[in-house]
Amino acid sequence: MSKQIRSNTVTTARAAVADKREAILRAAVKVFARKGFFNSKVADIAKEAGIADGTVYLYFKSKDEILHSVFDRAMEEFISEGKSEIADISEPDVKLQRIAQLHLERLSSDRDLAIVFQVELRGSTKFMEEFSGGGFAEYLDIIRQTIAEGQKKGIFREDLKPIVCAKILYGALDEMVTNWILSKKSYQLTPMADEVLKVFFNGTKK
Amino acid sequence: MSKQIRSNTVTTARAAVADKREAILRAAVKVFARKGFFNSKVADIAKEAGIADGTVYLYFKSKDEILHSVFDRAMEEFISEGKSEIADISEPDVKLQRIAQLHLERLSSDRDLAIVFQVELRGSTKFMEEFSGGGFAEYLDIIRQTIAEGQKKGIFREDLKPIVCAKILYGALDEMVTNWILSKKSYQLTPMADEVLKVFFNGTKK
Amino acid sequence: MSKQIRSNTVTTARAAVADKREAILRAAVKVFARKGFFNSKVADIAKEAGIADGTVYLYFKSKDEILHSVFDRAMEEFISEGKSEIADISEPDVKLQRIAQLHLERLSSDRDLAIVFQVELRGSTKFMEEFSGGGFAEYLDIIRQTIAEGQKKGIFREDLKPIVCAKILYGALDEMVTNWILSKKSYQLTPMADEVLKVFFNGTKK
Amino acid sequence: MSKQIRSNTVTTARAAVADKREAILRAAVKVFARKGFFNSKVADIAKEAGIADGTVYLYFKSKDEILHSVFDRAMEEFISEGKSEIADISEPDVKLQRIAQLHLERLSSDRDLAIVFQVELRGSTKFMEEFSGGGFAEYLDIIRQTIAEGQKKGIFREDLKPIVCAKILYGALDEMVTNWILSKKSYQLTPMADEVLKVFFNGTKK
DNA sequence: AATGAATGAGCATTCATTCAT
DNA sequence: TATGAATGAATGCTCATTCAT
Repeated sequence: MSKQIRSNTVTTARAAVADKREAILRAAVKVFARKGFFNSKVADIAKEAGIADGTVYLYFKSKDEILHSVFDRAMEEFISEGKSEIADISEPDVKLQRIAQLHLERLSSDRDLAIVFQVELRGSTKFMEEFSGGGFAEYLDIIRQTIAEGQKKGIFREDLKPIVCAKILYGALDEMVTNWILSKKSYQLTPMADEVLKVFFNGTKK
Repeated sequence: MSKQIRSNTVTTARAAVADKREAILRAAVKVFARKGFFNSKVADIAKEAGIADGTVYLYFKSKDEILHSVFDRAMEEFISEGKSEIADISEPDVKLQRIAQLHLERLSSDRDLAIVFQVELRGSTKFMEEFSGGGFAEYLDIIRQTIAEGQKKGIFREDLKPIVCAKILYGALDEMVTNWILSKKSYQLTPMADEVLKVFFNGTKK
Repeated sequence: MSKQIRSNTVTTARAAVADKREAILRAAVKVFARKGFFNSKVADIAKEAGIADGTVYLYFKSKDEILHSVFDRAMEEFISEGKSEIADISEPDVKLQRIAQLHLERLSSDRDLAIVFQVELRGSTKFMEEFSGGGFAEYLDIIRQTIAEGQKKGIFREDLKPIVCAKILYGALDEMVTNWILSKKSYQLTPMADEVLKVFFNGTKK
Repeated sequence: MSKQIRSNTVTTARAAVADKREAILRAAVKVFARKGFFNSKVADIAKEAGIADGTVYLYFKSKDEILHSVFDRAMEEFISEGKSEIADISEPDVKLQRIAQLHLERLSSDRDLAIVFQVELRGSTKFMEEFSGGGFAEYLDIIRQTIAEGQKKGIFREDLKPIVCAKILYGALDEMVTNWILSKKSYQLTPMADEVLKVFFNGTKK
């Protein structure tokens, strides 16, 4: 077997592995959203993914690891997309606007993922701590940095602590998502970003 | 037995029952905070309360009912205290300030309860929905009404939707609490109320 | 206190004790009949008897003992009534007829007791063995003796073993009772005695 | 994989499943016979069958279902064997004789099963009702039909109700089995069939 | 004697995980 | 890799029995 062929084979195999991982994660999001993490059985996820129970353990160490991976994968995508989207924007306030919009767009485009993020991921202090120390801290920091940047540029009031402002913005957006998920009425989530920013900017800009 | 004596006896008995219920609830908050609802055993709660496992079921129908009762009791107190505190305040903005301060004061004064509220109570869509339809909706509505009142009095901008502002304020405060709980550093939570309000009022007042 | 008075008091007290025992046994029969022995709670019996749970244990050692007492009391009555009824009858076949009639009369006059006898008392080998060694053996023996007596008198065929005939008669009657209890149709049980005897006598008489 | 091989594999798999079900049922009969249904733990059955506790639930929904299955399987065999045995017999009285013999033969050949049938299956009205509506009714009906057939052929007296005669015969046989089980003496059960029939035929034939 | 709150042993059932095929 | 049967630890809840009042 030539190196080339082997390489292709390996590549294909890797892709196949990645695909099945993805399939399991997608299935897990669906199941967790519907039943909650603790009430979801590994067997449910396997069935949803169309594989055998045992196969799940070829890709994940444990049920817990699946939840972690759901979070990691989504957060990674979330952050990298966010970063690339704001990379070309020079104005800090426009950056924040983009971040806020993306936040709501993304979660409203995948309701199951939103449910897992807003509800299931918060069901244990243990996870919350890991969550908080992981991607979430990075996400909050991007907001903080952008606000600090805006202060330097003279856009935002200097008497406000960037980290507090970041938490306020994040908290407000987070609450919009949670309310949207739990609401019995169906409405567009994304426009809420500008509603939040209207207040936030008014409260933080010079 | 005279009426007086019987009456006292009954009163005492009722107090004893209430006491044991309280003891179980307190124990449950402690245990839930430490291990999370799903990882807490009824036996843990019983041991913490210093009673036998079976005794728990003389006061509560199920483990689930304990969580519900924790929430109900706390929320009731929370709301009634809040209402009585703002009853004598005439200025809507001062009312909001008092609400915000109370929110953080109360939760920071009982860290375990705060953990249960911020983390455990959110671990299931089912509970979140009940939670959302229960005391929480009432709480959010008090904030909303106060803002609407402020708009009528010409204190707050009229182009903002009271419900959105209420969610922003609540979301921001909620995030402060969550961060405080998960933070490894020890700091005072209550002062964050004014930090949040500094931005919130600036962003919403005329 | 004079001896006479004390004696009366004691007698009254004894009667009261007996009354409460009776009340508990009656309650137990009702409850066992409705739910089955294993599914009946001591608390159910106490409630039915209108007393506190703990009081049951002042009269009976255990739930098991209640079942035993139900059987003992009923069997005792059953047998002593039977004996007295046949005492004045001289013809063995008429005696058997009276026994068979009494058997069905008595059980059909107290459906709950019949259910306990036909169903609940048979739910454990342990009990069955005790049952079998107790009053039941005596009952079967009365039938056997009567048949043997009939053989001596030349009424019954001598090639049949009395004990086998006794079991046949008892088994047939027992089956009538069981069918009657389980039947959804309502019919008179007592007349079945003669139907059974019609065959039995024809099969056993000379 | 060829169809043949697949077919064999499937067949083998099915056989394996059936085998384990059988093993559990056999174990259950043993355990129920020894301890009684309510005093038997699922763990006892599992241990007796040489499998893990959880495995029981791969084959049966509940402990209750095991008891039902014991009955269903035995009754089915019982009836089908009975039917096939009497199919070639033309004389109704010989048919009844064969039925009676089979009844006792079968139960005396598996003492544990006999105990479960005579004792455990009767321990609850609920079960008795299902039992009575199920295979048992069918069994009794076969006897009834055979007697009716015998009346038409002029073998049996026409003034007797077939259903009553059927109950008498069944009740008598049933009593023989119960006595045999509870007896401390060891004796042959099967010969009792003819003893019963001697009386029964004498009492019912013209 | 009577009460009924408290006890705690006991058990059916579930389900994450393993492993022989 | 994939399977899915088997495992067995884990736990919410029940209820017979006790005992302080």
